[in-house]
Amino acid sequence: MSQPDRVTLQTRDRIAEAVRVTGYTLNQVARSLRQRTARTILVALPDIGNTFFSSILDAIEREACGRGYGVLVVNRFAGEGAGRLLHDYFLSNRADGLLLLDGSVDLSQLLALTEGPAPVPLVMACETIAGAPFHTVTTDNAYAAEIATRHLIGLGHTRIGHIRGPADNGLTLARETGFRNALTAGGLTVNPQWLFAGGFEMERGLAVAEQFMALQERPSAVFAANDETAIGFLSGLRRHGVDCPRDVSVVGFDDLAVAAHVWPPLTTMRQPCAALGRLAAAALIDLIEGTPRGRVPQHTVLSSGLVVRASTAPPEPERASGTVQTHHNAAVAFPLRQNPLHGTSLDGVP
Amino acid sequence: MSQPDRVTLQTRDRIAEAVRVTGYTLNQVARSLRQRTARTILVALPDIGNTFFSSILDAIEREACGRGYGVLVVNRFAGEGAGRLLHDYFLSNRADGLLLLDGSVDLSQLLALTEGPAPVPLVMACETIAGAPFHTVTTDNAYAAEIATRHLIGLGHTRIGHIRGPADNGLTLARETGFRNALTAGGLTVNPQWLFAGGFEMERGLAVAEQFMALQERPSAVFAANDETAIGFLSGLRRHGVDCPRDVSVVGFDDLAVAAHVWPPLTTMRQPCAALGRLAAAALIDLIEGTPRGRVPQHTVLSSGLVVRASTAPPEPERASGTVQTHHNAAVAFPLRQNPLHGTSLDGVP
DNA sequence: GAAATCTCTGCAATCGATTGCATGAGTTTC
DNA sequence: GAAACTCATGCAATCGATTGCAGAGATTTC
Repeated sequence: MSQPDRVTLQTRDRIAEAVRVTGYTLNQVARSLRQRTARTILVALPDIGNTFFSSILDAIEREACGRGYGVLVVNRFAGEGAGRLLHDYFLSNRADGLLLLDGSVDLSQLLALTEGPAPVPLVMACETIAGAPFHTVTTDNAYAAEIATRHLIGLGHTRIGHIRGPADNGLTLARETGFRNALTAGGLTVNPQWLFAGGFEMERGLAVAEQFMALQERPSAVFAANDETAIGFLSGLRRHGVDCPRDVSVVGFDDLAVAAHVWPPLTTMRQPCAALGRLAAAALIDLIEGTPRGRVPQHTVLSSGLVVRASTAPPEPERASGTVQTHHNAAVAFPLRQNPLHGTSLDGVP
Repeated sequence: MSQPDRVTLQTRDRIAEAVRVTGYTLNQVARSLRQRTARTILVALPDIGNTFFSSILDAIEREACGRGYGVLVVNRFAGEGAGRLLHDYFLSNRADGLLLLDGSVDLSQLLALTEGPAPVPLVMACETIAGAPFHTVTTDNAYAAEIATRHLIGLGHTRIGHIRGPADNGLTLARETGFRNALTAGGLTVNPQWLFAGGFEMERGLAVAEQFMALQERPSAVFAANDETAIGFLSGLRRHGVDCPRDVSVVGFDDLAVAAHVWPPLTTMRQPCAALGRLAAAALIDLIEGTPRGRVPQHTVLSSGLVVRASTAPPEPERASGTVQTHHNAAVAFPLRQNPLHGTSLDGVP
């Protein structure tokens, strides 16, 4: 049944006939028990509800399905329950490998998994744990954040703020670093008052808008660590009659599908979600199936690209009055820009 | 191990000790083989990438996880591959039941599954197949669409259009029926030119906006079959300088998280996604675990509620000029309204 | 024609937890 | 003290596909 080529054509026909007559179906569970493989991967996410992750999951599922693997999903992975879940799935042979999209997991638990007598194939995607010896598939977060910020500087902004991601998130640091690098390179300084405590939800963006309004001196441009906060922020500003991009420019991060359809259409760093999910799943399955080089952690970095829309514009001249510059309809979508610092380009992805 | 209460406390301790020393872990696959259960459900979705479905999946995963079940996900389920997938999972004992969120699946394949000698527990959620003998958990689509349309009529609109869902989707018919019912009840007629061929994606909404602009006579209000098309439609209208709600009012359907943050904030029918996912998963697991009444299909219908925001307003007086009525900032969110036609209310959900 | 090689088939052991039954120890009742 | 009983434990069979090995049959080589 599993190796049809080692059997006579005649016998094969006889078996096919028997299968048809008796309605035989292979029991995967029995096969799993004997072969000690489940042909299933476990995908652990921080938040399925977030479009960013669900679109990655989409790509993961497609790749896995295409290679004959099922996809088990665990949401809201991090936390004290993580250890038990890992135990439930791996030490019980229910999945062959772990695709981890959540960087806020206790490292020692993961190491126990990968370094034990029966090492579990593990690939981290999106978020990573600094210095951990795992295979990773990520985007160039720090560099991308720098590009996004440079875009604002290039437009002439000098008073630039940043809405951070969640405090415990690895991406937060990377994106903030890129932000700081761009300011430094542009001869600007970081105003601590303009670093807003963040999160990755729209509600956070709304809350930040309130803080923003309360400021004595406000930045003329803001780089938000993701699109959701950017959208919430824009929504919050509008309630106070602040106009984007006239009064403040906003750059997001992710390029969610909706980013092009909010008002104003959001300038943002596009992340190659589909490629990320696909490559991460492929890497994990390669690892499971024992491709060589499994022992040395591979790091794949994908390029993000700036998509310029209408939420960014040159700053309003300080004392200008009378004619109002309007950039509202300047919704021009640039093609993805190549990232010269990294070898892997989005287009080059197989 | 599986029935600790039937064993002396002393022996139990001895076993716990042995487990600790040897590092024993239970092999779920072996257990599955013997017990003929996988403690896993298969969730089949039409599109994970759509926020609406991913938020339902979120709730499903939570409920399933809480009851000790794993969640296998299959995306883009419908199509000729569906049969093979069903075979792979169920006739191979990899999952104990199917939670189907996709109504466009060949009915005969499903019946073969549920009516065979080893009937597969099946619950349909969101979308259903008319007349099929399955358990269902849905929202009151037709009624909700009627309420949404009545809202427009109540504001004084008489020229009302509708952006349909996808042609092959069961929800499309239900929502269009509700739309027609409301018009009929209001003494209005349906203008075929104002029934726009739909889809459930933002791109479709954009395309519809183009058709809308090309019309000789335009409706003053539009009911979109879901929020994504509504958002795309709004975005498309804006490109042509058409103002919502001054020139046209728009009602959506779903109340995606982003609906409150687009411009203008979208009036929409809120669907109880979390309750839907939770109840659907609970129903399936009850079925799997053999609760009585399994044989008679149960139909749970949840109420949607109108959320009034700023995308709807009374129509502009035909010949008015001079003062322009502005409703832009009338973003008032009403509490969910009870649906008097159905027994199950959102609040009443356990 | 015998030996060697190759191919295919049949058989029994295996994966690891569950499960029903039988056994033995311990407890209660008359 | 014996019988009846409960309760915990040990044992062997089971779930169903895989897998390695042994052996039968067919083919080739000397």
